[in-house]
Amino acid sequence: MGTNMKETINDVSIDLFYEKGYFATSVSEIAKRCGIQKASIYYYYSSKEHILYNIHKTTLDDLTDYLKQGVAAADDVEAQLRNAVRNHVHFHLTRQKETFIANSELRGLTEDHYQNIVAKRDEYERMVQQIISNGCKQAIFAKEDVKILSYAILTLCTSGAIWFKPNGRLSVDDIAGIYEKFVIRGLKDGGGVKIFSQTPASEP
Amino acid sequence: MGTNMKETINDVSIDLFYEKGYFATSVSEIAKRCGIQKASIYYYYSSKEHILYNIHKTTLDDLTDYLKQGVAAADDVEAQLRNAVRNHVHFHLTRQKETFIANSELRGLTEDHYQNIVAKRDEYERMVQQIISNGCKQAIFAKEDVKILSYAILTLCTSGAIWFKPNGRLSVDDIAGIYEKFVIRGLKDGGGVKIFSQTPASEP
DNA sequence: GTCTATAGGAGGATAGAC
DNA sequence: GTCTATCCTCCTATAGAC
Repeated sequence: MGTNMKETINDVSIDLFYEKGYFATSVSEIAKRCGIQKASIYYYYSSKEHILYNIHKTTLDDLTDYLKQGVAAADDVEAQLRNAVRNHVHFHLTRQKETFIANSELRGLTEDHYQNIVAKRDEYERMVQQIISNGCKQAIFAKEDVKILSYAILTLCTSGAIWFKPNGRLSVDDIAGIYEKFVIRGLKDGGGVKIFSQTPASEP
Repeated sequence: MGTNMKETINDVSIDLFYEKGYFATSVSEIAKRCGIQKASIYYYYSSKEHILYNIHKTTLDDLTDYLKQGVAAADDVEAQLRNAVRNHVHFHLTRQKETFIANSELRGLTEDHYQNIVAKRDEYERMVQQIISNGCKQAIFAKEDVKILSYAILTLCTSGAIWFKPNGRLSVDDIAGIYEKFVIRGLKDGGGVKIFSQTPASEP
């Protein structure tokens, strides 16, 4: 819980939006859990949507900073991607509720705020795509469609936010390690791995 | 559009839940797009939640049938997983709206319906995990945590439902092929691929 | 089957006192 | 800053006519 009421509203909203979803959460519920009346919420935020926007913005800005930090700490392309994957997973598992909201509650935003957030997200994706693209040029990674793979990799790493349990069988670092290996293997054209050993599945 | 009103309600609801989300969609809107009054909706469904449940159930049952069909058509473990991946991707891209809803609107279900759907989903996941697990036992795939990888693989293949555009640059088969390769490479311990060539990223 | 009418409640947001 | 009181809109669902 935050030390002042605005932080408390943020924390409570993150909990509720995560548990029930943005539309299913009412301002009264947020107020109740904060121990104030719903009218008092409007002293801090002019609308429920502004609370949501604030969560999106903070989460995405922090995630982007974390990616930049990881990339800057690496010398070559492979290390950059390893760090990008590790940091992406790490962020999504340690700030699970916020990232879950950021990934699932875009439709609650006003048009302006939506455009703003999507632009930030695109920028983040482009940075990751640039790393993969460099790896392909340097023949470190197999030549494939970079955009499609970047979506796949990011979604894969994001998915932990859905099922991860902080006190479960595996630690955040364990999972980050598993995904790092899987992604690097998937991108490299490992010597001797036959790519089509079988006729493709029938497609009705 | 369906040929009778019940099918029309289903189709319209899928469109609206996909566009705006379940909670943000009202029964009046569904009725309006169907060309009837909202009261008439209740002649076909006893509640809005029943419409949602029907979408979940149909989608998940069809997906499970499609997986079984793909697995049955394969001789060895690797082919089974290739077919599982292809079929999963194929289904999610061709029935994009329904799978998007099935993956994002679980919270709209009543407790009973929720349990019912989650049980079906778990059964589907177990079938995929069984294939991966068999592959590990037969040393076709590298030994790793099967559950974590299965989540990763399924989420990755599901992700297409979010961004895929039917008339875009790549066809459904193109994308299924890219993901099939990526997943099989990621699971195999390709000869000569160094797994830790670099110190891991710093983790604050 | 589809309609009109309405019950009955909950929602977001504001006004103005303290 | 926080409260009480209230506005107005929209919602899901039902009743009963045609």
